[in-house]
Amino acid sequence: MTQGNVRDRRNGSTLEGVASLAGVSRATVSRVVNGSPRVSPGVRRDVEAAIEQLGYVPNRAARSLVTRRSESFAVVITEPTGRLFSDPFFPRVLRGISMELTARDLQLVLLMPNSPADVRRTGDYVAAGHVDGAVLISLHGDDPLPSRLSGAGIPLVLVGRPQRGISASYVDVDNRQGARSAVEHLIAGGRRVIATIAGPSDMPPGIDRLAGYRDAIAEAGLPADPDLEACGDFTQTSGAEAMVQLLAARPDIDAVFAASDLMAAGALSALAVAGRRVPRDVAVVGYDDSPVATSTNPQLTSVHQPIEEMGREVARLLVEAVEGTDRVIRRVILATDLVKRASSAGRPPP
Amino acid sequence: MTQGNVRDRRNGSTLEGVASLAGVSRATVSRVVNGSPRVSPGVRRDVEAAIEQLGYVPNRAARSLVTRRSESFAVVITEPTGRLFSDPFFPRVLRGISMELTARDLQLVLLMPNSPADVRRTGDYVAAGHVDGAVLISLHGDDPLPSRLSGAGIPLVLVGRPQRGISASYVDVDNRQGARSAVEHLIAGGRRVIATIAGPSDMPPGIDRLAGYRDAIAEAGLPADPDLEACGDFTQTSGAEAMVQLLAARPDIDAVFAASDLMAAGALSALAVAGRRVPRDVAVVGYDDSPVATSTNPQLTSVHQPIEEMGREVARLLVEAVEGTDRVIRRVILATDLVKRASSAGRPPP
DNA sequence: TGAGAGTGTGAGAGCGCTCTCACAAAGAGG
DNA sequence: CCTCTTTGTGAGAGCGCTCTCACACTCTCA
Repeated sequence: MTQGNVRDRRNGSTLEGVASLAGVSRATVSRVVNGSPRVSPGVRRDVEAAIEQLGYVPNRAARSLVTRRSESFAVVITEPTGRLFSDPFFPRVLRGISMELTARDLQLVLLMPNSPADVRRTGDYVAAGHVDGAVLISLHGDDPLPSRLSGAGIPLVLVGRPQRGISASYVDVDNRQGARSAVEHLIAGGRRVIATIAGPSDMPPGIDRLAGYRDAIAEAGLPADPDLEACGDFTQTSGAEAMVQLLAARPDIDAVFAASDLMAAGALSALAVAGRRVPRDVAVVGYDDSPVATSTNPQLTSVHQPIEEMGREVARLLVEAVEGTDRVIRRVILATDLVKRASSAGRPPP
Repeated sequence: MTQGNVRDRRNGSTLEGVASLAGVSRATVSRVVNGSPRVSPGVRRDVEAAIEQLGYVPNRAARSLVTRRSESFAVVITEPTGRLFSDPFFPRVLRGISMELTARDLQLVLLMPNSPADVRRTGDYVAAGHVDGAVLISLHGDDPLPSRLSGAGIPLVLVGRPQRGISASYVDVDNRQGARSAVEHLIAGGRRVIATIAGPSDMPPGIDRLAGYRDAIAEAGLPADPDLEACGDFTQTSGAEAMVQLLAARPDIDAVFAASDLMAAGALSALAVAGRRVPRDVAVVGYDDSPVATSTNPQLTSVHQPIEEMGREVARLLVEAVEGTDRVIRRVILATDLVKRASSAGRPPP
């Protein structure tokens, strides 16, 4: 009968309790809790003592009910499998977001839909206003979420530049400049026949990194050649295949820039099979500076991205968007770093 | 003046609204929403129509306020940097948990404390009862969270067997049996001088995998030799160092079992430096079946763990713990799979 | 000295929901 | 025909909080 559920009234104290202990009204306690300046120092001290004594913690649900804010943000990761499991991008970005949100006492609600039906449910959930805003990570071209949610008036920030057609705030790393600096490094190392293994042409990182490669080639006055450009899908196998294809078309290749470390690792093994020595015959540069970059032989020179900082920036933007009244769209582009390792050591002068 | 915040009353409809549209009382609508059987079919139909028409979505905060449940669960990841970024363990386990929770319309609140102060805050947060239960991932020996939270009466499930002294439900993979099967595979391949690069001796996976190695050695009647056991910390560098040390002590080694793929990759490079061919001279087996396993040369044989399933199981256990009234502790151990690749190909018969 | 302008505090309504209790209507059993 | 149950429904309290408003003060400044 008397169930006596252990979890009931886990924290017995309420505003009321604190108020009566401190000999003030609920309103005053509320003011203290929420840091209102309109409380005299003496009363504030009494109330704080009472809060301390009772171990009072405000009830989120009750607060939320009246403020109409959930004090929580959704982070939606729509990624079938690929990148989610193959590089530490997600944990890093999550940690960045988490740091910024917890510092502000905001909840991070994680959503990882993994079927179209799930995506729909996720949309319903977020659009229903259960959260104050949402971060969308890694959306592909046909992702219905951004328009769905911005249509519902939910503050939104994307990680990574969205496909054209979608207008929303986002934070991205400078893929184009990152790729460009990688290729410039190869040129500075004396390489002249530089190929690229690009990412998918329907994904912004794929597009931008290819553009950066072309920038550097053009800038250096090197001849552009479609045979020096092959496409992969960011996976290792695709990198190996692309490398085989490139070598067939241009056996004189002396450097390769791959748009991901995984593809670079694939290129490395294809080069080994083809009997080319790295970096002596062919220099290789990857992208992401993932753990894979240091587990290959030789270790990969790679473009490092400030992923955690990206997460933090995203969170800041989102909080700003929720607090502000204007609906201005912001774009933040963060710079990359080239991390030099053995795979791209300069060619010894002839 | 008239701010007219866009987000106010995002979804104007309340129980009240649905009730008046359907011509019933709030209580009846509530019954329909919560699937009570005590509603006549006709009324139910009317109410459902009204809900549909208004796009009614229950207000979580209001419900939560009265039920004293938040319908949300914390997932706490306390991992400084190491494994968090180096293998896909966390995303996988998170996805498993996420699948199970969203299927039940429960929120996943992610917490990633990264300093002792953060850990304290996290403890306060969870202990305050803002969530109905918590999953703790990857806790080290001195983690204060488990006892703190179980002391506060918060339902708890751990990912991975905890240090002795902590009694809580947990889900783990069978580290011991996984390691054992790896070593048995090496023995079946004709290897006789089998070394191991173990993990830290203060972490359950390190301990259990070493125990599994010893089991297999003993079972096969091979001589146990402390010189065949070296320790690493799961990182690549530590694996390379351990390998150097092992080769110095026992140059006749013909196989190595490493307690992580990263350490196995390190061993691979140390073996290359030492001029040993893999798998011809020395066979290597790793653990985790991470992406690194397929990016080495040769590719690594490795022990695969059902990580996603682990996440699902954890979530199931937690939901059960919250719903049940008893405080019974459950332990679930999941089986592993050995994935055979080139690094451990059998020695050609002499 | 008295109107006006702060300043600190309390009373009380109300956020949207659940849940107990009361009650009407309908059927069951004597 | 009258009780007694069963079943469907509604009235209403109350969860813990915020926030508006009113009110009692205390200062200015003419």
